[in-house]
Amino acid sequence: MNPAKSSKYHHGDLKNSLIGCGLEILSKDGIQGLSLRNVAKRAGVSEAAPYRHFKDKEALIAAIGEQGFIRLAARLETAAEEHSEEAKILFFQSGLAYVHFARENPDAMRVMFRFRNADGEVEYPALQEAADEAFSFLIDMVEYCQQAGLARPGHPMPLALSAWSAVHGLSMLLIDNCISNEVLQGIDDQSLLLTTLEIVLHGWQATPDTL
Amino acid sequence: MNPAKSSKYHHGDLKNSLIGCGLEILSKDGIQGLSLRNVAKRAGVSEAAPYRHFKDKEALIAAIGEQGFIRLAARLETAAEEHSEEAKILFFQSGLAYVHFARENPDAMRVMFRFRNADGEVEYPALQEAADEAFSFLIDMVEYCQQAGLARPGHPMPLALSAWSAVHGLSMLLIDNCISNEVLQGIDDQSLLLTTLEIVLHGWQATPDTL
DNA sequence: TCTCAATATTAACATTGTTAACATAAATGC
DNA sequence: GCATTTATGTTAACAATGTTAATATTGAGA
Repeated sequence: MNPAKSSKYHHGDLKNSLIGCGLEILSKDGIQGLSLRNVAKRAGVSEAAPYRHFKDKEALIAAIGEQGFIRLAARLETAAEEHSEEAKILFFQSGLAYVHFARENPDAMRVMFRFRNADGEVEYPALQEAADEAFSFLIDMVEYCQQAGLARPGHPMPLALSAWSAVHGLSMLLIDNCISNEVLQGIDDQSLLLTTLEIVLHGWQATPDTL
Repeated sequence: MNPAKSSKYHHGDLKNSLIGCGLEILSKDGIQGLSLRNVAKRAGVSEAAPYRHFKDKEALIAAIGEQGFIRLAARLETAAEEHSEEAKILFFQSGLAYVHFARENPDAMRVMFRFRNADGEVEYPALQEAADEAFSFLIDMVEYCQQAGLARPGHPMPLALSAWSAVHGLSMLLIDNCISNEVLQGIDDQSLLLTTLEIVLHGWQATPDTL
């Protein structure tokens, strides 16, 4: 347990160290730099060491993704604490926090949303749980907006999913560079996000009579 | 040029054949099955043959993604032709077509939206162009909805992007299995999509006074 | 027909995920 | 305290894959 010991055969906390190194590599070199051997080297262990803690590369990636969701949830909750005074501001700030996280951690986002569960089977429960945790934040926010009269009453789930879809979709389109410069002519993406959020918020007030 | 010739050193149309085989592998075995050697084998050529037509694997993937966008655009336009009588129905049917395409071709979607342009630099112009082509369909639809009084007047771009974000986001969340079964309790995803579209459509009518 | 450019093949190499066999340290039971 | 077992790490090797170099084959044009 001496942190100053120079050379130790046993790493001590390799599992978490691998996840951390994975996140670092991800933000520095992107996904193509994220090889098991790379992660192991950065953690200072041999190439086969990770297999004592993760079944395969996918399992490590799932753990990295899980950590990503934990950070995203923390980010959202921080934003919420700083702007809890008014529902509308809370809504906009949460959306901003989500997109900002995505733009600052594009490769982490790509790893987080790579569940690949064979139909019905949950392959990585911890990852799923971390994602659900982040999503539950959204549910709370919707209910808060409902109480404030900003959203129609009723089951919050469809409203939450519509907002998640819009914010997630915009995030992915942005980090994948799908919105060409010509399209963005004269439109900064800050106002783009605000418009999208405004549209969702307004749509929340509609009663389900359409169609 | 004889299509019945049994053994030919030169394939004849290898480039397109590789793209087609890539799409087939993608829909059968997913991305993990999509190796250059696999594609080459399926096309009946040696492992190095693809390099006469594509700089590297990424270039082939970009071409596959381009084809995906072309198919998506065709799908959207077919849906539009069949439902051009009313703007509202056109809007909903287009959204349905997008999500259905995504659910039927999840791995193609993941390949399509993998631009990775180093900032500003457009690495695969043809892919970008095919994506823009699909997006231009959206613009047209927005303008049609504006003329029908379903959407606020003004620049159609922000409206189109908000709809794209919502539909794309929902598609990705669905194909990545991010919406856990507990969340979906008692909600089929058809109605989920309809609710999201309804919210966007209603939001389109709002004037930008919010915030 | 001859030449050349286009296209395809084979062979080889580096990287990477993965496993097997072995080594070392820590924990546990006596 | 000591022996054994378990956890954890190392080295060596293998197969799959992306990629390139050297070579072969074909078709088109002079």
